[in-house]
Amino acid sequence: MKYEISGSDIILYEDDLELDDVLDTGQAFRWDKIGENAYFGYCLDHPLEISGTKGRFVLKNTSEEDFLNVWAPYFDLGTDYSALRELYSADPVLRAACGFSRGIRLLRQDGWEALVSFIFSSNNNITRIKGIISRLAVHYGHFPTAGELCVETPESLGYLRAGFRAKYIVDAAQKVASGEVDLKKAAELPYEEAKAELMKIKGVGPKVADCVLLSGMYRTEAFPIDVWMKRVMEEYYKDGLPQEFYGTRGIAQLYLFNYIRKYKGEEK
DNA sequence: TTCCAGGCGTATC
DNA sequence: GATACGCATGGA
Repeated sequence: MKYEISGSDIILYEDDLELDDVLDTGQAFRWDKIGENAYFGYCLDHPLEISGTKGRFVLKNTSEEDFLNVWAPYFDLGTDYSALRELYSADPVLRAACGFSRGIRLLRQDGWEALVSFIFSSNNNITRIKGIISRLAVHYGHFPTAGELCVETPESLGYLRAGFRAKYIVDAAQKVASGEVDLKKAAELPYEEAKAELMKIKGVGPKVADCVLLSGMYRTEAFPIDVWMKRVMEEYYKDGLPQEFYGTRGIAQLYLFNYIRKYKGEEK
């Protein structure tokens, strides 16, 4: 991890990163594009303006402490994505996907934030998901905790315009606040048990649970299958993804998802 | 107007 | 366990 301090900014040097690939591909929903290769957004309640491309990035108004404690982990800067792509390149389809978007990384998001975000993602589009989450955070002045949300009702959350998902958020908040679902514990459980734990929450099925495990708990063996990934599996992996990728197949999914959605999506 | 969006819960077989 | 259907909302 290479960086330097420049006044009140941090300059980050990282070849395996493009902001469009990580902040605007449906991994996180709290980032707004404010210019060419420039974004403003949040990790929980930490705001950041970041810009850059091709190996050099500026994190505006960021202390070294915040960089090391919040943003370096968030952008998973301790992981060598060149090495991962090298591993994946043993497979021809993955090699193409890795070549298509080399700036992809897995963001290490907060578990609760990811849970709320992906519950809202169900049968929804990214623009609306972002709108709902933005209204939620603006309403509270910060990203609300489970304790704050557990006293809400679908009616009191009407301002979110979240539709049928509002009742799922209330259920999630109640189960997390009461301890019936323990996110910290779930993060340590074996994969299948962790997934089952999350699925105790209404509105959390296999796909949302995998997204929370992957994006919110850095469980890289979680492999979310949505309509796009179903298409990838049917077209290229009829016999399943090669077993050798199991431990990090969630990161492979990011490359495949972006590839099929952008590349194939433009065909029709 | 109709269809669709990174699914899920429920009913039915 | 597999399959069909409704679901809130808003943009295309």
